Amino acid sequence: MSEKNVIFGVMDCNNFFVSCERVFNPALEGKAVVVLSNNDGCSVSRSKEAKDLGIKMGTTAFNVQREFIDKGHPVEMCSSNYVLYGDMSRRVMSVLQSVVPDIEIYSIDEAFIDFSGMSKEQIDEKAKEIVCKVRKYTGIPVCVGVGHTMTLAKAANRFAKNFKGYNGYCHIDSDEKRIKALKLLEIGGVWGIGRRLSKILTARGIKTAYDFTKQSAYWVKKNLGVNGLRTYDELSGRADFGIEENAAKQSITISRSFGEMVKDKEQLGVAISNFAVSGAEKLRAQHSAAESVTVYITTNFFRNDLPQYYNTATIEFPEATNSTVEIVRECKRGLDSIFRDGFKYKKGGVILGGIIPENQVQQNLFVESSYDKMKNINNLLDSVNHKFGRNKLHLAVQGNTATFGDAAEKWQMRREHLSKNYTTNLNEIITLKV
DNA sequence: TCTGGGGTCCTAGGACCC
DNA sequence: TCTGGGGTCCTAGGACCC
Repeated sequence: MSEKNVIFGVMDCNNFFVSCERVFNPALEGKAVVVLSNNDGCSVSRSKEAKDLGIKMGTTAFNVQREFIDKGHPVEMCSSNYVLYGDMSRRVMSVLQSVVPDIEIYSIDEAFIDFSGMSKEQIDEKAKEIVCKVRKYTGIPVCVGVGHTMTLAKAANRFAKNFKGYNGYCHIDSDEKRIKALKLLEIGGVWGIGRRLSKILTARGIKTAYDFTKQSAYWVKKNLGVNGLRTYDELSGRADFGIEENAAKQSITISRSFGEMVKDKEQLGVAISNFAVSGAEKLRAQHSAAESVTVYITTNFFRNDLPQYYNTATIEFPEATNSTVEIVRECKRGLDSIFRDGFKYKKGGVILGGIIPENQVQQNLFVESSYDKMKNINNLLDSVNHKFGRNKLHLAVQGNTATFGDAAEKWQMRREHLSKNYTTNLNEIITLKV
């Protein structure tokens, strides 16, 4: 493996959600901007100006208002618009793939690239082309990092982001550069070392990635487990992670905090049913089926003044399914078994597990198969909703979701600063001022 | 005032078996 | 009667990622 010249790249969008908002609202350029989480809870993406002001990841909208805006620092807050970001992500990835075909999409704003076998000059050229073309065709600024392992490529990417001189591209291509980079990289900034581990390591005097690589493998394995050892190897230049085929997901979760607390079982049922519908759609979109579904509901554990309750129910399907009707029905049954009166519920969710390819579903001989009938209903739901918009055709148990966004239901999200679906909804297409 | 959502993987510990 | 030791399976919880 090592005789082949294996080289990894990682492309990462800068402040992705903020950058998406700016593409369609250029007035946000140069300003402190934050994108808020669901329910306008806390900041999840910040512009450079917002970071410079000292707004942290996870700062609540309330604190942004009180600590910054009210004190005379203007900050623009946007509700998150995942439909828009998802669509922009697809565009970014397709431009990337037109430059380098061999990629693995890792998250909404990030992809690994296989540069193996290319010369240094070829990689330089491709990487610069990625940065330039993605910006030109989508409006999104990105950085590319390159190295001999995925963890080193991530480190290079970090340098490309943090130092302007790189112009969005950094390549750790020699052992001298690797050591120099690792000495500058604080331990908490290493991919794979989170808050918890970095606290433990710092307490032992291990402050940089370089310090970490100077420990013995035995010590690392003993104290950080196998994952820590992998990171250790990767930083030392021994590749342990590889670019994988985009594997189908092993579980699918759909959960939301509610806009307002919900006491009522009917309302909870509407919310859970909607989660179940989304989950079934996701299953069908990736041509898979689930063997089981877990429903959970919880009160708000931040509220010490209220009685707390949390419970889950897992139901195994007689045979793996991706049918909206079946999944909704079983979720309702699950909810019936765990619902308790007298609590104010803050959040609920549906988790589909035991996911297998659709074409591997074992027909259970003891159950009268309704497979074909269900398939027809699902095809109808998918085709109508794809053509006319989400939830245009829905089940009665989903409630009044045709007016999704009107916040008619208490469980729906609060999104007071929502941008429009510029790219995906003809009715909200961008308006040009002339 | 309110503290997101969606994933993966590993480990420790209990239950059970011989 | 005693109280070892190994194995498997399952689950809850913890850690990480974006």
